[in-house]
Amino acid sequence: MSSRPSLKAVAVAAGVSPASVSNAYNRPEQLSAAARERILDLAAQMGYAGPHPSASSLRSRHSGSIGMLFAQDLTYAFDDPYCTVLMGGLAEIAMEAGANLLLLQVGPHVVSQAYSRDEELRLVQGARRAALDGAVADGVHPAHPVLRVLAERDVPVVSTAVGTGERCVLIDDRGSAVELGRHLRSLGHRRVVVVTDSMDEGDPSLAPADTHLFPYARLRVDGLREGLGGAEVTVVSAGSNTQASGRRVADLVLAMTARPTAVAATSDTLALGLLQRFREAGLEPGTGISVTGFDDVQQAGPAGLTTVRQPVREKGRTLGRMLLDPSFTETRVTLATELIIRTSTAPAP
Amino acid sequence: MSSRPSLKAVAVAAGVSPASVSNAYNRPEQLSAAARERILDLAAQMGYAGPHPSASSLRSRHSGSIGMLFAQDLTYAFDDPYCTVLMGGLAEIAMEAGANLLLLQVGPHVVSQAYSRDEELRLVQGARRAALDGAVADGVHPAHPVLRVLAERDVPVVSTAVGTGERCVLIDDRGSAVELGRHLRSLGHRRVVVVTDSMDEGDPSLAPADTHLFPYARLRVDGLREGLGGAEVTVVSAGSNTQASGRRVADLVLAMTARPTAVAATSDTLALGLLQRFREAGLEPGTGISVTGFDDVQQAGPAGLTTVRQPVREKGRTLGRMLLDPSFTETRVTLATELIIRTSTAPAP
DNA sequence: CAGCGCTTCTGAAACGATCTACTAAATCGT
DNA sequence: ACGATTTAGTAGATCGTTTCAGAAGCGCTG
Repeated sequence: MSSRPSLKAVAVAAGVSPASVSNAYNRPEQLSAAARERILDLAAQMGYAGPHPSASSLRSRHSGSIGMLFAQDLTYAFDDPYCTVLMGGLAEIAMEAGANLLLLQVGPHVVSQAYSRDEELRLVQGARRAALDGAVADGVHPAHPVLRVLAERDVPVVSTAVGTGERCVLIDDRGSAVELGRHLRSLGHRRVVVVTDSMDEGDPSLAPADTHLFPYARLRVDGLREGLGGAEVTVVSAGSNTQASGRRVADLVLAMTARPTAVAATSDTLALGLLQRFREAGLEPGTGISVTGFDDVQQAGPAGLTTVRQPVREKGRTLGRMLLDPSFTETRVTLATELIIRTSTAPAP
Repeated sequence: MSSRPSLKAVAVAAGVSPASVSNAYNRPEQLSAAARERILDLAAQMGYAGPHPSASSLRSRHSGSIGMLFAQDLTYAFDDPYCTVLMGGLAEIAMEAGANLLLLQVGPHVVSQAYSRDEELRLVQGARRAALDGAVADGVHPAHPVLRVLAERDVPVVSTAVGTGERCVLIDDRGSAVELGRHLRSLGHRRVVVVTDSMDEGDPSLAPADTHLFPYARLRVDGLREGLGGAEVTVVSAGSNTQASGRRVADLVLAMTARPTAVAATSDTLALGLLQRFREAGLEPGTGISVTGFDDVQQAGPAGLTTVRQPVREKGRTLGRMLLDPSFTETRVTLATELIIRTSTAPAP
C-alpha cells in the first residue's frame, strides 16, 4: 500500500524539474505542448491527483475559496429566506470566478460581554483554520473578534455594515425605515411595537441593549421611531432572527394590556412569524392589527406583508464582485430600496 | 509596513521553541498554563493571528472543512428546495463537529461524452484546489472524474448513490416509484408521461439516453414503469432539475396530440413547474390531468402535490455523520420513504 | 543515591508545492 | 551572419507549520 505520489515524484519519473510539473498544471504557456502532454500522461498513470491544495496555497497565497461568516448558526444559510437569496447572489459570482464558497462558523459574540482568551479562541476557531481569499460578513457585529483575526491575516473582508475600513454594500436602512414608519403613522397608528432581532438569546425582553443590536437593526429601529413621530413606541427584542422568535413575540403582544395597533419587525422573517401567530389567534392582519416587515423576501408577497424591498440577490452579487472582480474598485455601494405596501397594513381601528 | 509575524517569530520573541507556540494553540495540555498565557499574550500583542491555515493543514493533513460537490450550478444549493434542506442537515452536523462547509464547484459531466485532458482538468478544478477532510456527492454521476481525483487524494467521499466503494445514504428509489406508479395505475391512468431531469441540456427530447440519467432518476423511471404495469409510458427528458424545466415540459405535454392523463416527474421541483404551467393553461391538476412528484419538498403540501416523501434533512445529517462522526461506522444506510397522496392525482377521466 | 515516572519543553525533519532569477537554445530582424 | 529577443526549462530558496523522539528538570521511592 504505497502512499500517494507527490509532484516531485512525478518530476523525477518524467525526468523534468518539479517546476515544470507545476507549470504543466498551472501555466501551460510556460511549457511546450509535448512536454506538458508527457507530464500529464505520466501523472495520470501514476495516480497523481494534481498539486496538493494546502501546499499550493501555502506557497502561492491563494486558496480559490471565499468565505461567508456565520455568527449565529451555519444552518441559517439554508433556512432564512433573506440569507438564502444573498447566498445565491454570492454563489453566482463565485461560480463565474471559479471560486469555491466556504461557509464559516464563528461563534456568536455579544459586544458587552467579556470573553476569556479561550472563549475568544473558540469563537474564531472556524475562521482560524480556514484558507480564504476573502470573506463576506453579513450580520456580523463590527466588533466581532473574527474581523480582527481576518485583518491580521490580510484577508479582505466585505460587509453589509459600515465597519472599520472594510468595503461594504449598504442600503439606506434608516431612511427606508423612516418611510415605513411614516406609512404606519399616516394610517393613524399611535401605539406601535417595534420588534427587532438581537444578540440577546432567551425570552423576548422589553429592552434590547443597544450593544446587542446588529447595526442594521439599530438603524431600522431608529428610523421607525423617527417615522412614527410622536407615537407611543415600545421596542421588543426577539432574540434570533427566526419565525419562531416572531411567534413568541406575537404571544407577548397578544398578552399586552394596552395592545398596539401595529407591530413593525426589523425583518420579514420575524414578521412572517408574527403574522402566522396572529392569524392562528383569529386576528387577521390588516384588519385586527397591522404588521410590517423588512427585506421583501419571497414569502412576503403571498403573505400580504407590507415591507421594504431591498435587492438582496444584487447585494450578494455585489459583495461577491467586490471580492473577486479586481476591476470592481468601489469601496462603498448603496443599493436602492422601495416601500411595498400590501394588505398587512391598514388604518388603525 | 512590516509583514505579518509567523509562529516562529512569536517563538523567538517569547524565547521558546516553535513547537511550544504551536502547542499553545493546539494542545494546551502539553504546556504549563503560565507559559501558554505568556505566549498567547505576546502573540496578541504582535498581531499574530494564529497558525496559518494552509501551513497547518499541509503538515497535519486536516483542514477542518468538509465539501459538498455541485456538478451543475453552485446556486443550486440555495435555489432548489430539496438541496436546501439536505444542506441544512449537513450544516447542522458540520456545526456540531466544528467543521466548516465548503461548496465545491465541479463541472457538469456527461458520461457518454469524451473529454480532452484540458476539459477534464477544468471539470475538476474546483475540487483540485480545495483542502478537504471529506466530501458529499449528491447528484454527482458515479463516473464523474472528480470522484477519481478525490479518491486519489484519499479524501473520504459519501454519496447518495451506490457508487464504487463509497459509503452512502440511500432511499429505495425504485421501490417507492413502483408504489407511486401503482397508485396512478389504480386510478385508471393508462397513458402517462414520465418526466425526468437529466444531463441533457437544451430542449426536452422524447428520449433521454440512459447514460445521461443520474442513478436516482433511472431508478425512479424504471420503478414508475414497473408500477404502471401495461400503461403506455412516454419518458421525457427535462434537462436540469428546475421549475423552469418543468414548465417547458408542460408546454410539450399540452401540445401532444394524444395527451396523457397523468404526468409523473422524478422530482417535486419539476412537478411544481408542471403544476404551475398546467394551472396557467386552465387545466386544474387532479381534475384535468394528474401530476406526481418525488421528495415531498415544503412547497409540495400547499400545492397539493402527490409525491413520495423522503427524509431529506435526515439524509443530510446522516451524510454529515458519516464524514464527521468516527463512531458512525455503517457503510450504507437506507432511509424510509412514504407515499403522500394529495389532490394532484385523481381517477383518469 | 540510583532509579523511576511525570511533566514540560525542544531540535530538526518533514509536509508538498511555487516563485524568482537565471541559463541555454531557438527565433528574429536586418 | 550576428546581436537581440523570445521560448523552454531549471535550481534553489522558501512558504509556516506540526510531529516525533527525546532531553531536562523534578519529586518520589526503596
